[in-house]
Amino acid sequence: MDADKVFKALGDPTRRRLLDLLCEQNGQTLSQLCENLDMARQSATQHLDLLEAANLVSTVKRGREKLHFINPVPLHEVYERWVRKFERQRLSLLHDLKQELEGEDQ
Amino acid sequence: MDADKVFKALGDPTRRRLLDLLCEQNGQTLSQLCENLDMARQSATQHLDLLEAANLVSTVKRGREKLHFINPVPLHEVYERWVRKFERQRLSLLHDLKQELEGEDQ
DNA sequence: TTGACATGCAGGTATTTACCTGCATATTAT
DNA sequence: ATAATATGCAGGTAAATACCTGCATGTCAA
Repeated sequence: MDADKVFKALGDPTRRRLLDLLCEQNGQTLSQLCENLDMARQSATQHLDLLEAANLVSTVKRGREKLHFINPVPLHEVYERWVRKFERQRLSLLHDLKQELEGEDQ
Repeated sequence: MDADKVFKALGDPTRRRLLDLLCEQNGQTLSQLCENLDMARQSATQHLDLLEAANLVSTVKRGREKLHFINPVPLHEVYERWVRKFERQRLSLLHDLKQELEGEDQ
């Protein structure tokens, strides 16, 4: 997994919107996705290419259509390998705060 | 919380490295952080400004020094509000896969 | 088979971004 | 007081990015 590609892909609001759309209904065509976007089809294609490069989206051709499927695995891996570390810090900060408050009670 | 600023901030490897460094040792000065970066101090400042704008880092001035503290809360909020949704999808895909495999056994 | 439809491909442009250098200011230590 | 240290501020540049238009190709349906 290329974490950098995943983070870069998530860094753009249009691409996050695309993932949201696919989360609502998986397997949509390019045209379907474009209906919800307000930009040229070619621009949407470029965004989808980046999502595909980050392995966040997989595609299948069906006749003249291209179907897009979301792949949540890289998102999960990024969370496990990177975000979780800060989660621990967050909890320990909460713990420290609690200790401090308890200390003030006495 | 401005999710866009958070995602944008995380989209750059230097800024993720800065968060990593602060996770190892919180409250570092600008100079300390720069020792681990391999770019001009002024460039690091710009990255830290973005992290601060995204509320991922807070700073305190101590004399002529500027101390940087990590704030894991926005990261947690982004996870809760955005990533978790795809987590559910991931689990349901695993569930579907399991169903399918069990079906093939018969 | 021919017209409509879905997508691919090849540029072109304006904005954003990630760097840099040079100099100014503020604080500490000798 | 003065030198060293830590940071701030103001541009300037090259590359990346997010758009676009125009045209080509492939597929379906009447």
